[in-house]
Formats: sequence, structure tokens, C-alpha cells
Amino acid sequence: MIFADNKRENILLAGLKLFTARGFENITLSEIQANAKVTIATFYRHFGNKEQLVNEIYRDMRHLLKSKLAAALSEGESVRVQYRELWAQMMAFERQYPGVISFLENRHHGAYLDEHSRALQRIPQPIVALMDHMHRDRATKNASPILLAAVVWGTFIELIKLRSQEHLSLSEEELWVAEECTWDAIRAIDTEAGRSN
Amino acid sequence: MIFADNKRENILLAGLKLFTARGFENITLSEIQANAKVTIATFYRHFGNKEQLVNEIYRDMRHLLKSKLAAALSEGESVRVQYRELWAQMMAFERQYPGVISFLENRHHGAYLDEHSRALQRIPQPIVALMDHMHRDRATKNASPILLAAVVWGTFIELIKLRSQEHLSLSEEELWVAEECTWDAIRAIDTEAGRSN
Amino acid sequence: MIFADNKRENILLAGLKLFTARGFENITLSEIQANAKVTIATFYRHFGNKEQLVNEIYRDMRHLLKSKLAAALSEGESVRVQYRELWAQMMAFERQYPGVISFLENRHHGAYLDEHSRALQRIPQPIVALMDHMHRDRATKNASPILLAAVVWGTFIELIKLRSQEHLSLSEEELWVAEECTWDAIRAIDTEAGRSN
Amino acid sequence: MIFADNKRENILLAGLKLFTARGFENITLSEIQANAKVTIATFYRHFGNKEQLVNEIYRDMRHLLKSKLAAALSEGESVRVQYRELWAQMMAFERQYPGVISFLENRHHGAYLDEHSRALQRIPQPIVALMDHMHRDRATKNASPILLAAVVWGTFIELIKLRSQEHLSLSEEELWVAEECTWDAIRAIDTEAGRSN
DNA sequence: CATGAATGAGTTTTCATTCAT
DNA sequence: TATGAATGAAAACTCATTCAT
Repeated sequence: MIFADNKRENILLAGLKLFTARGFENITLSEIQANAKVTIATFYRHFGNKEQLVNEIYRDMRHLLKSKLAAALSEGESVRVQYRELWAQMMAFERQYPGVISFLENRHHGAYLDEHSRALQRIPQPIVALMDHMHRDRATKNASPILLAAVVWGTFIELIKLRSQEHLSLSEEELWVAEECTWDAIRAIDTEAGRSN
Repeated sequence: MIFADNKRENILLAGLKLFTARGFENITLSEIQANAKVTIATFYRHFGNKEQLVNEIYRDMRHLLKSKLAAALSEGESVRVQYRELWAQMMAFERQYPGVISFLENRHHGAYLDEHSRALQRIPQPIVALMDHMHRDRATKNASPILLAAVVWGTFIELIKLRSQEHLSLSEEELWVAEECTWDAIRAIDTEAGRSN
Repeated sequence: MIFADNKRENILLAGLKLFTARGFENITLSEIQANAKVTIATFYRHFGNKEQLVNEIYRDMRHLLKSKLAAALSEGESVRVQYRELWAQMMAFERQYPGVISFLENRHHGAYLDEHSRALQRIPQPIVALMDHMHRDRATKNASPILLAAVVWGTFIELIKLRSQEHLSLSEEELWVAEECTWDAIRAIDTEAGRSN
Repeated sequence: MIFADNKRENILLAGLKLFTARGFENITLSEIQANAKVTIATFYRHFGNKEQLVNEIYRDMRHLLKSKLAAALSEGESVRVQYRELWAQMMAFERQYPGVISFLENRHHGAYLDEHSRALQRIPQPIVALMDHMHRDRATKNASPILLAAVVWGTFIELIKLRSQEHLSLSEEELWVAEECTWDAIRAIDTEAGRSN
């Protein structure tokens, strides 16, 4: 989302805000018009229709998320450190762009998303990449990287939902415990301690 | 959802199917009419409006899920066995009622849900109950039961999404690996092996 | 309105009450059902449809009004006394059946009235009869009896409206002043006192 | 009702015509659409809903009537002349805007009128003003101006109804007799001639 | 390039009336 | 005779989109 054009920028921001809060179908163009402070005709010059707007927002946000998380993967560091950094970036993203991850997850199979949008991976690629890396190093349990990534991403989303939808206050500290939980979930654990019934 | 009344039953089933597949807002009453093979006016005899229908379906399904999972918690068994059984029930539920869990998760903060529906816990109570039980026995990591339950439920939902939305085929075996992952995620791990950076 | 049948009576009374208060179109059969404490099917056994009900009520009330006012015209009395008695009966009717005259006036050209109902004179016949009588005796101004009756009836309705619709409190005494006004309006006035400009 | 906007004007005129003829509830938007030669959606651009339309028409007409009658009250003239002029204006109004007075009277306590509309006096204020003026000059019977106005207005409405609803032909001349009747009704009559029983 | 007015196609909802039992 | 369930037809209203200026 490069905000060269001011009107275009306003529309995108208004769309993000409104769609995030109340979904695609419940938002009318006149709300977008009012919120973005442009006329409807201006809207139509910049976006072919309402669906194109939501698709553009969706893709912008997916790419933004991906690039933010990619920054966590620094070759030089141990996977443990990289994982911790990944988790930190996920939390930072949610802090900086509140509601966006929920938007992405909730809208993911909306009828209005086009093929191009749907083709984007839902689980952010850097998470899968790290899992893959660890998997090749035999540092993870013997499971496919995508499954391991699902544990990580699924847990994270769940925590976000708890906070935003159910007004559960989770401290930073608690979220870091969750990081540790998921680390234990994915890593190979050599001890037999846990295998007991 | 007791299916004494045939027309009512048809409407509920049609609603579940349609709302699950395409969301609340995108479904029109005439689609429900066509699918349930009743007239729209008959629909209005049984339900005050479209929102009441979706609320009733939502609550029925939340209760069904809860009761199915509650069956997994048998006092006599070890927590490891109970956890395994819980996971089995979750998978069984998804198998028996495909799409229902996605429906519940996706609709959970729809604008159309009434207070009564919203008041229902999103994370199934039996999961929290088991976490709570383990927590009191100091069998879990030092985290609140709800957070531990979030790891479990979040992971499970993520796997379901991968299968249904992204057509990723996950074998039964792989899902059981995930069960083991989450077990490691929640349980207290006494060895220091995993703490290394 | 002969109330031989209890159910029929209940329906007629409910209809009168509801139609009077809120008009024909705004009343649903289920309100009538609820108010009359009969089922809709029972309604349909007694009345062909909603319109037949309102027509029957309308005609019943027109006849009732007419017969009450007719009682005022006693051959033996002077026309002044008869007029006074007529006015008394009009007030008594409004007191005994509040809202009914408004109902009759307001519904008089409703689309739902059938030819039979419409054929009924709106201005109660006894008023016209007395005007006619006085006219033949040259006791009135030189105007058609129907016009004179219009002055009387129009004034009376207006007073009723003031009381019921605009919550203007008019004392009995004031209403009798109106009676005197209308008497002056209709009677021949021999003096030239009033002719001055 | 300033008819700057053509579509808006058409809708108002169509509404007046249709509501006058057949009441509020019996008129559908598609009839308005057909009559005003605009689409329903255009209707909704100009008026929030059907009720807003009828309220606007109602108020416009009340104000129009009031201003026309106010023109009759010229300070310099005797009250007799003013009264005659008032009556002339009332007849002129009915001639120029046939049906409008009936519309105003019949709709006056419709459920669809809002508070603002209901607040408008039903009996045109200039009539009351003249009665008040005469009353202070002791030129009327000893009755409140509003009651005297009711005699005038009630009689006039009744005559209109006779003509329009019951197809009674009343000549101009006869209507002027009614004017004289009502003048006798309201004015103080000093002779005792009329008091005889 | 900008805009306000216009619209078609669709949506939910209501209700008098019928009908099988 | 009595009734609850069923329904057809029509109602008000919405909104994304277009178009003349």
C-alpha cells in the first residue's frame, strides 16, 4: 500500500477500518465515501468496484504481514532465537496494526476474494520457512513443516481472538509463555519424560 | 436441535448448510426456501427472521460440540488418556459434522449474533476443564488454563482450515502428530533439554 | 348488533374497538383474533373476510345512531324542544359509545365499504327529518333541510373532534352553548338586528 | 411546496392526488412511482419513506390553507365583511385545490403523521383569530372563540363532504346561505325573538 | 477530472386467506 | 365444527453502479 495518491490512500484506509470492524457485506459504499471523504464517483475512478477494493486491501495486508515476519529470519542466529524473533514480530504486527490479522483470517474465504487473493498462503510464509529449515536440521518433531506452522499460527490467532473478541486481558508475559508452549510443541523432544501415559 | 417438526428441521439443515458454505449475508431467504423446500412464509412461521435462524443454528451447534467433547472426560482415566480422547472427539465431530466447526468459528463475531449467542464460550468448555484439572495437578506449564486451551483449540482449528479451505490433505496419522505436539505444548516438561537456545 | 352468538359478538366488539382506534388497514386479523379471543378460522366462519366485518360494524353503528336520535323526535313537542332533545341524544350517544361517531365519519369513504354501506346517509336521518319539518313550517331560514342539517351535524362532529383529537376540554355547558348557536343558525330570525354589516 | 426540483414536485403532486383520493395505506409506492413518473429509488432519494412524503404534503397544505385564509382578515373592514371574505376564501380554496381540505381533515389523526404535523392546528388559525377579535368586541355569543370557530369550520367541512362524497349539488347561492346561518350562529343576537321555545 | 442525481434488480417481511386433519 | 400450519402475492426499502453535465 504505497500512498502516493491521497484520495486512493484515504479510500484504502477507510476500507480497511470499516471492513475490519464490520465485514465486507455490511459496509456500504456511502460509508466508505463518508469515511474516506471522497465522492462515490472518485471511488469508481480508483477502484473498479467494491470487490476490487477489498481484494486490494487484502493483498496489501497479506504482503505487509509477510514482509514484517520475513525480517525476523536472520541467517546467522540459532533457530531458537529466530523463532523467538518471529513471535516478537507477530506480536509487534498485531500491536502496530490492530485488527488486521483478524481481518485477514476472517475474510480469507469470503465470496468476494478473487483467485489472485485466494492464491495467497494464509499461514505466513516465513513461519513455514523457519519450520522447513528446522525440519531439515531434524530439530522438529517428525511432521511436515506446514503442520508445525499450523500449530504456531493457529495458537497465535487464537490468542489474538481471545484478546479482541472476548476481551480477555493477556499480559505480554503470558503471550511469551505461549511462545514457549509452541516451541515445545514443534521441537523434537529427546527425553522420554513426556511420553508416559 | 430436535427434529420433531419436519419443516422446521428442513429449514435448520438448509440454513446450516448454506450459512456454513457462504456466510450469513450472502444467503437469501429464497435460497433457504429452495433448499428447505418450504415457502418463505412458512419460514416466517417458524423463525422470526433470518437472524433468529442463524442464532438458533449457532447455539444448537455450540451445544452439540460441547456435549460431544464433554463425553471425552472420564474421571477414571489419566489426563494423557483423557486428552487423547478429547482430541479424538474433536476429530470425530469434524468428521461427523463437516464444516460445523468452521461455521462456529467464522460466525462467532457476526453482527447478527444476539447477546445470548455471544455469551457462549468460543473455546469449548471441556477443553478448558481438562486444562484446569491438569493445572491444579501441576501437570501443565505454569500458564492459565484458558491460555493452554487456546493452544489446543487454535491448533485444531488451524488444521481444519488447512484441510477445508486450502485443500491440503492431512492424514489421520499427521493429525495425531499434531495431538502430540499440543500435548508437549501444554504439559510441564521437566527436562532441561528443550531450554537450550 | 344482536349478540346472540358470543363469539360473533366478541369479534364485532373487538373490531369496533380496534378499527375505531387505529383504522381498518392498520389492524391485522391476528389482532382481532387476540382481542376477540377466537381463532382466525372461527372468524372466517362468521364473516366472509375482513371487509365484511368492517361493513357490518359500520352498518350496525349507523343504525344504532339513527334509532337513538329518532327517539328524540316526539310529535307532541315544539320543534325547539325536539331540537334540544336531539342535541341531548347526540351528546348521550357520544358519551355512551365513545369514538363511534368518529369511526363512522372517518371510515365513511373507506375503500373497503361496500355499496350497501355507502348507501347509508352520513348525516343521521332524524336530524334531516326535523329540519324538514321545521322548513315546511317556515320556522327555518330559507335553505334546504339537508343544508341546515349539515350545519348541525358538522358543528357537532367538530366539537367531538376537538375533544377527542385535540384534547380540548369542553364542558357540558359549553356544548349547550353550541346547541344554541346552531339553533340560531337554522331558525328564521325575523328581526333585522342581525342583518347589519 | 416550492417546485424548484422537477422530480420532487412530481412526487409531491402525485402523493397529494393519490393520498387525497384513496388514503395513505391504500397507496403503494409503485403507484406513486407510476404517477410521478420517477423510479422508486428516486423517490427514496427525495424522501426518507412514504410517511415523510405524506407529512410533507400535509404540512404544506396546512400552511397553504392558513395563508390563504389569513389574507381575508383586513384590519380596516367591519367584522361582518371580514367574515364574509373569510368564507369566500374558504370556498375559493376548495375550488382551487379540490379535495385538499378533505385530505387535511381525514388524515389529521393518521398514525403516520409525526409530532410536528400533529402539532399544527386543525381549525385554521385565521378563523379562530377573527372569532377572538369579535369576542373581545362582544360581538359574539358568550362562548370561547375556539368553540365559535368550530361551528364555522365544522359547517364548512360538512358542506364540502356533502358535495364531494355524496354528490349533492350545492349552488353557490346555497353556500352563501350557509354563510349567513353560521353568522347567525356566532353573533350575539340582542332580540329575544329567537329565545322562545 | 469531478460530481450529484438516477436507477434496476434484489431483499426481507407481512398478512389475508385456505386447507388438511 | 374447530384449528394450526401453510402459502401467494405484494409491500417497503436498499444499494452498487451508471451517466449527464
